[in-house]
Amino acid sequence: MTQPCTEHKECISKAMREGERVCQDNDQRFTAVRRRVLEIIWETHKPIKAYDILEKLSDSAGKPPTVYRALNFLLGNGLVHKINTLNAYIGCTHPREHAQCFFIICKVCGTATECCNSALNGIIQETAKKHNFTNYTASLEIQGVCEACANSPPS
Amino acid sequence: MTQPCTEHKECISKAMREGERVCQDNDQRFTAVRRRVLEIIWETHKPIKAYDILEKLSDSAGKPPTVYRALNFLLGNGLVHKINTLNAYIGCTHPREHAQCFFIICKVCGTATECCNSALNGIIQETAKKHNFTNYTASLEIQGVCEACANSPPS
DNA sequence: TCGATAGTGTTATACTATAACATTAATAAA
DNA sequence: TTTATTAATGTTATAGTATAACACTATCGA
Repeated sequence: MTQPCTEHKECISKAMREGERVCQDNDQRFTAVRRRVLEIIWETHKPIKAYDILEKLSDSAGKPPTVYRALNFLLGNGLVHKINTLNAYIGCTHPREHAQCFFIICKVCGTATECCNSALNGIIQETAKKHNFTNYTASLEIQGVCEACANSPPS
Repeated sequence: MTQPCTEHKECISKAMREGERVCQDNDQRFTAVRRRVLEIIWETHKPIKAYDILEKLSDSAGKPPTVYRALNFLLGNGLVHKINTLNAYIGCTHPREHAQCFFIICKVCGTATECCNSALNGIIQETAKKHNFTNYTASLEIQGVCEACANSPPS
């Protein structure tokens, strides 16, 4: 369930097409920096840190604000999510479907996978309602050991 | 449900008693610094930032490591939780009951309330299982507007 | 073509957290 | 009771995360 996709190039190109599409829909500009940052984020399925993005970017240009601006743009348009427990960023596999995503993260290999599901959404909604909260967003991050890492011999 | 307790001193003294108890159980020392930091955290039901604790502490002593050490001690013993979306810390209302707590946080007044419930636990467990994850911990933070803030006239 | 707006470059700095080592306090053993 | 050992704290320095502020450039609409 959580192993890397077999044809990762597909992921990247799909993500870029989604980016294109979302920006069009939202009447936003998918500029070179934003595009490049999204590509870098999609190079793996592990959350990546802002300063690591910065490094990969700096063949050409790049200071922290450049990266953070791009990140905030991508976050704002749902193309990327922030993993708060790690201060890191990861691409969203289905922007345009919903605003919030939940993640399950292997603390051994670092891979993060979306684990959104309607049961979770339902309970969270119920919880918010019970507390009379409105206008909410939720951040759920589950950290554990994935099957592959659990099975791999201790090095 | 989320309004501040009427007799807040009760909260504080209860929390301190719990601290005492937990440290005893765990064979840990509830030192002056740790005690003071826990008190400061319990002054409100809003998450507090490490450097704000530091300020309140510094009538006497205090550099960042002092605070972070105390925080890590308290976190490790379940007396305090970290709110990752805010980089802030809050007291646990029921240490010894379970390791992980979920929070619902008003983004207007800043108050955070635990919203752990077994339905949530169940779904999260199920989600972890479905992804074949073991040995997991979960962080859930719901941010919204509490009833009081929703009803209070815009200033 | 011009003006307005959005995006980027650049410098500086704020905020969050820990490493490393010296010192002191508490506990246990001789 | 002294001493050895361990745990906790003090202290300095620095790493890691993020934004403010302002100058400059590119884009788009009038």
